[in-house]
Amino acid sequence: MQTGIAVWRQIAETLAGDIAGGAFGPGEKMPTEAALAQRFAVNRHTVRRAIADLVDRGMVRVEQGRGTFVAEDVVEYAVGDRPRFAEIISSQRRAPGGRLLRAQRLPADEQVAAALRIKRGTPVHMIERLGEVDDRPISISSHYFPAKRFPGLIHYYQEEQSITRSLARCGLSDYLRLTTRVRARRASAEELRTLQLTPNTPVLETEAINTDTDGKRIEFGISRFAANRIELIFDS
Amino acid sequence: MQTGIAVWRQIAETLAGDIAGGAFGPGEKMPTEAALAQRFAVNRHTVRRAIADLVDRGMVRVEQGRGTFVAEDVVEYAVGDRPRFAEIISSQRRAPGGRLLRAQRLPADEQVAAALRIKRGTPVHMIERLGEVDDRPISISSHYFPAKRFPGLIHYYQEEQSITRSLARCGLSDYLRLTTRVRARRASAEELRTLQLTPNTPVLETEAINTDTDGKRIEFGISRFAANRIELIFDS
DNA sequence: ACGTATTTGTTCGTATGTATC
DNA sequence: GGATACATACGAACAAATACG
Repeated sequence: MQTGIAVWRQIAETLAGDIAGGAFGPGEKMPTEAALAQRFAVNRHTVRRAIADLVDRGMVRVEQGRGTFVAEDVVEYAVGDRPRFAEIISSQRRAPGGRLLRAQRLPADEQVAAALRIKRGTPVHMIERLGEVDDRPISISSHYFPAKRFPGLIHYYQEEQSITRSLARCGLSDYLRLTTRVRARRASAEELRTLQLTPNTPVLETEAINTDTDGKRIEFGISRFAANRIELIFDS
Repeated sequence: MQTGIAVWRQIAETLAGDIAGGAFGPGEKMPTEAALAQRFAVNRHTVRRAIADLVDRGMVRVEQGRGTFVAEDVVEYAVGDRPRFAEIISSQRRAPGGRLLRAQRLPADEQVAAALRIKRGTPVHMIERLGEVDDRPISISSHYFPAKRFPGLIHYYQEEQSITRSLARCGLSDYLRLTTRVRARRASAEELRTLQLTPNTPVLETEAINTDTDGKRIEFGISRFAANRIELIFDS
């Protein structure tokens, strides 16, 4: 070579271009070091030097024994005063989306009843939603509302496809986050499928209680986020 | 039996007693259904009915193909205005503990520098600590402080074994949480060992920036919690 | 529970080109 | 030119983590 540019730099540039160009999607596995060494007809060390550069630039992540993976672009989910999925995502200049998974009226179980301060068995509306960001699934969230307070909520939701707007049609103009609990655990088989995760990816689970402006509890929600694509931010 | 109490209830009671009495520690594997069936001289179905009852009560967790496990008693970690491990744990009527893993002075890397709003390479004190609750490891936390502002911090820490008290001896009486980011990921091999986790357990990772009462950034901390033993609580 | 294959991590040694004094 | 230091590149072997049957 007489280019005056180190081979490993050229390789790093080529790979960076491949990633930027979408040849490897976020989170996808890159070819092995051996395969890349063959492709570029260089020693494995040279490929490793190029990959180290990409790691420094935060473009890929290397896991011993598993491989090299294109970095996920993580969504920074600002958990503020107001729990509003679409607003929070939009403020990151990303495209919020999603679809309804289930919606039904059912009696409150122990957990829901305790959170909403109602008696066990009291009817609640349950709305379960898949949340998407930039057309990729990111969360499954189950929301529970006392049925008596919000008649017709599910019907409204089917028209509006937005919890905020559905509550507005029930006469609730504003609601606030009271408390949020955060856990992490291994994803269940169903979560792996719905969130399109690779096995062993954890889920970040939040349990939130939200109130109206009078402090009355109006919603209990459980959300499960794909842990590799999200970061929750709590500011004081 | 002619006791008038269903056999499965008696078995459930016995097992619940065993667990409460500490015969099986939190997170430990219980005997297999087959073994329990033999021990109580009943059919496996009867044991399963008893276990189902314990699951309902939240005392155990069943994983298909792996076994039945005593539920971890999860620590409710209230992430409030003041980041103080011992205080937060004590307020749950649990015994906080821990030990120093590493302490050294080093130049700030990109991440630390950005968080503390200092130049890359500026000297910082790094204190890495293992956190324990009721004598069980629960967290690994790395704390970074600008060295110039807190001379002798590491020395004080070696005497005090408490960040709050060490900062006090540097003249800082109070400090506050500014922002906290929460992530979840698979635990590394080292984390598995240090936190005494079983493979594939996730870690809950928090990244916190803390300030003095004037709002000046004085600490950047990364904590990795054993996800199966902790729940973070953020109240508004 | 265990061995086997795969993949990345580490450490030797060797050689060459380039910049500096 | 010569001496030296440094970055680059190749080769081989083994260690460590992971995946899979």
